Amino acid sequence: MSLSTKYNPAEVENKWYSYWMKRGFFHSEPNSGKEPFCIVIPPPNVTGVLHMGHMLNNTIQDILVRRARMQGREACWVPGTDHASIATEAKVVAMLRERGIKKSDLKREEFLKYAWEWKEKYGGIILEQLKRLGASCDWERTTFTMDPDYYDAVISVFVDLYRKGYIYRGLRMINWDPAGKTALSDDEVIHKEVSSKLYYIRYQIEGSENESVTIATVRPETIMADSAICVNPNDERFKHLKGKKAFIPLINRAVPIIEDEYVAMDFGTGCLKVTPAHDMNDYELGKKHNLEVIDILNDDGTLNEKAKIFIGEDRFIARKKVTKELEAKGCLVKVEDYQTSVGYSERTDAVIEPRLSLQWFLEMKKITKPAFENVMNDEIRLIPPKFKNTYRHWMENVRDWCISRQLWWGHRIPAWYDESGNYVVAKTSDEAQEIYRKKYNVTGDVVLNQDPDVMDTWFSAWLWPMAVFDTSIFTDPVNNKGNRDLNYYYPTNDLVTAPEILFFWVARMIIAGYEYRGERPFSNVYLTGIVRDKLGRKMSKSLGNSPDPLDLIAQYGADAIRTGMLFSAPAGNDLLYDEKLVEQGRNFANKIWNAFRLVNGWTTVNFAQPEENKIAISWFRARHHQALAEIEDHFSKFRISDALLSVYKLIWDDFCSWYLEIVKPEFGKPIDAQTYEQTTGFFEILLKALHPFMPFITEELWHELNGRKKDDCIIVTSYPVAEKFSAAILSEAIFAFDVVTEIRNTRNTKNLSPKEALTLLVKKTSDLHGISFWPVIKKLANLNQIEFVQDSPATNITAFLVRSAEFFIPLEGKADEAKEREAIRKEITYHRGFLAIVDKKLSNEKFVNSAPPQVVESERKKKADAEAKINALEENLSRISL
RNA sequence: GGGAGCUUAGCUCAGCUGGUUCAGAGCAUCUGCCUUACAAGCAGAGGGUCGGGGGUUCGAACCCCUCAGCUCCCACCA
Repeated sequence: MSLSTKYNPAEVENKWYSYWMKRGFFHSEPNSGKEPFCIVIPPPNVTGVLHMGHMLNNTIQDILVRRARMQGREACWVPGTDHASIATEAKVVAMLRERGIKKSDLKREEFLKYAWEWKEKYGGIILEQLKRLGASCDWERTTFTMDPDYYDAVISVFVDLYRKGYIYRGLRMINWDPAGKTALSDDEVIHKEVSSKLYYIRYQIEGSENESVTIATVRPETIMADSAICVNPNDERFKHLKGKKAFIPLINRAVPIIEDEYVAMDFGTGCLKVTPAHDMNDYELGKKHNLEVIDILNDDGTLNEKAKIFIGEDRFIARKKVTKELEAKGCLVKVEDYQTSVGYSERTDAVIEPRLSLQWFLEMKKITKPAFENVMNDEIRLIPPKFKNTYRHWMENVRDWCISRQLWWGHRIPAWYDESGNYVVAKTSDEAQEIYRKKYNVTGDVVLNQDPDVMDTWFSAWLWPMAVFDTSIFTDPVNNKGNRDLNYYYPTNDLVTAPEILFFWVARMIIAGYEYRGERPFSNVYLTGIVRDKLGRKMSKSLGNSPDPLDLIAQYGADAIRTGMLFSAPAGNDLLYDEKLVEQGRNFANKIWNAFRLVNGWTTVNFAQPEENKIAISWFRARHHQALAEIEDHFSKFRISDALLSVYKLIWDDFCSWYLEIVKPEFGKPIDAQTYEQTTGFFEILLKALHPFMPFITEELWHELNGRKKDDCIIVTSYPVAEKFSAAILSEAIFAFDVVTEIRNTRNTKNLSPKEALTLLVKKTSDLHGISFWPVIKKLANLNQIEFVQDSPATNITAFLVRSAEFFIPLEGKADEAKEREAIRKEITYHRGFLAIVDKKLSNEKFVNSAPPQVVESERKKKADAEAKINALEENLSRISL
């Protein structure tokens, strides 16, 4: 049989993924005999397509899940999607617009019909894409945040929190997204520094021909909404204006000049225009001074009739026109460049408009306490831990959460209004009727209309770790204390997500977990970094720097992408994606493939096991246990990149470059059966250790290696466990490999062919007692003989030291003695320098007295070693010089 | 404006309580090899005042101070 020298992932991946599915390996059921291990996926937007961030995130989850599964735990990875109200609604609106349909022409029911159609057609594409990555999710548990029972759960939670007095309805300044035409929570607003202008505008004082005040503003288009001018009461410059009024330019409306210490005297002109309807601070100021609130903006950001001028114009067009007009009228004093921070909608990127609006809020302070404490005391671990600080800061300053959105796609707010705006909160319209009649003491049916708005997406997502298992604990908490699944899998174990949604989602899940289950939703939160390009820029469509993950999988194979992503992805650090990393992953897969080809091609015969093979086997036994211990340690600290690197080096360096080279028989010759068996045994262990990272190639080779039956799969075998190992043999191996490297180096520098066998002379010293690796050295360095000598030959040799042992290689006239001398002198100089430093340390009384004995001892040993080396080198030098 | 973090080889990063893991890894680079598993490879090599300055200490990449630069989070003084 001849196998390609290249590993071909495409067919292997499809074959095994569908086989795993067919066998139901991903599916999990509560099993009292096993310890559960559960991860809930951060549900991607139902509108989403797979991007590099998902790749990283889900690769990590899959690694954790596969490893746990192999470790004999009942591993369950729950997938699903989020309805993503604003994002999805925007997409549906855009789709309708393309078809020539305006949302405003549709009834709610009609719109939702389109939205569901859209969801059925495009929703969940991303989950199919995850399968290509190898994600071992329990697809039978796929959940959508608007599944009927999930929907009811969300409604029930709203009603419950309302009845507990945590949810209220209020007129507040909120963040208005004029593109999405909805309110947003504070967390959905992204502040960006932008270059702006500061406009200085002159307001004429009432009853005076030549007196005026000048205010500074970045938003001249809002002057028509001014209710006052405000100055600091301590500001001498404006004392005379007290009680007077000023005319707003262009519309000539008089507004009072008021005083408040809020105004900074040293900023701008010291005069502030107060616009309560369009600025958060001004609103507070307006409340304090009883000012009129004049809202001149429509919900789409255009000016309304209250503006008096430029009605119907967009706010930014109006800004230009107002400025021009002010200039024409001579009211514009000057314009300065100005850096300011502007809020943008996270979803639509529209500039946020502060707006006074009736919305629903959740009073956060009432329910955050356990969520705060249990992160602070590490009951829930954040990885990396630096996020604890961020978390604490957020929790300490948490503000009420605006949970209503002026959208249709989502969970509709269960509030019911009568004609005069009185309302009740209830799960159903019938229940609302009943409550209403009782509350307002009326009989017979009343006309009640349900609130048209829906809830913030995160108000459903925060129930995720519970709701994916059981929604009855929300809908009927009295009779349901959780089903079998919830009781078994909850609390889940690890959550893998991006730091961007630490507050949006993670913190709120913790809050909901304690509120509704009295328990943490997960033990560990692993926060990944952001995937950037190799220049450090965020991946974005507009930059075109984001590769299509599916193309990459097609080109390199899923295993290669998975490892490529992880090669440089420590927790909490951004990942600078470079296709070279994926190439490295592919090369690694190929390396393993070729190691398999080698072993697979061997024929076995029963004959005595060569000495070097025995040594290699006992060494590799120790070495792989050492590596497994390292890997376990890395996993325990969530250092997954490091765990991968450990497996990588174990396979590539230790197994392929050393072990296989030692046991490899000459071409065409058979291998002894014992070594063959041991080798395939090691190979299997390596495949197992690698499986969580590279599931496909490992499954393929697992079957190829020993002609295994198809039903015996690596995905469900046991993960190798680290055992005690001999440190002595590891140290001996390092010594032996150093000797081999020195000999190879000698060949390199002396231009000796690797095919030409050499003789190695070893000076007998006590250091060499117990070294058994000679046969290994002989084979790897291609030696015909190893001879132990009392002294080295005088000429025609080259010498090297490993630790303090001396080695010589006869060169048969090929030695360049001048060069040899030079090299030895150089080495002597180095060791003398080193010795001088050590001597200085040891002659320092303070050091000898105050340093711990073992440190002093080690310095003494360094000194002795250095002296021995110098002696040996000098001896060599004198011989050659003879 | 408040907070957190970072600066170690060309790049990306490890480096735990100050001392045998102390200057490391991977990638990249250079040299030599198409050696019957693998050129997507093999063998070997070079490369760093640990951001600058100061201090504590017998001893500092690690602790303290200071300066400089970068990043992130939170926060609407127009």
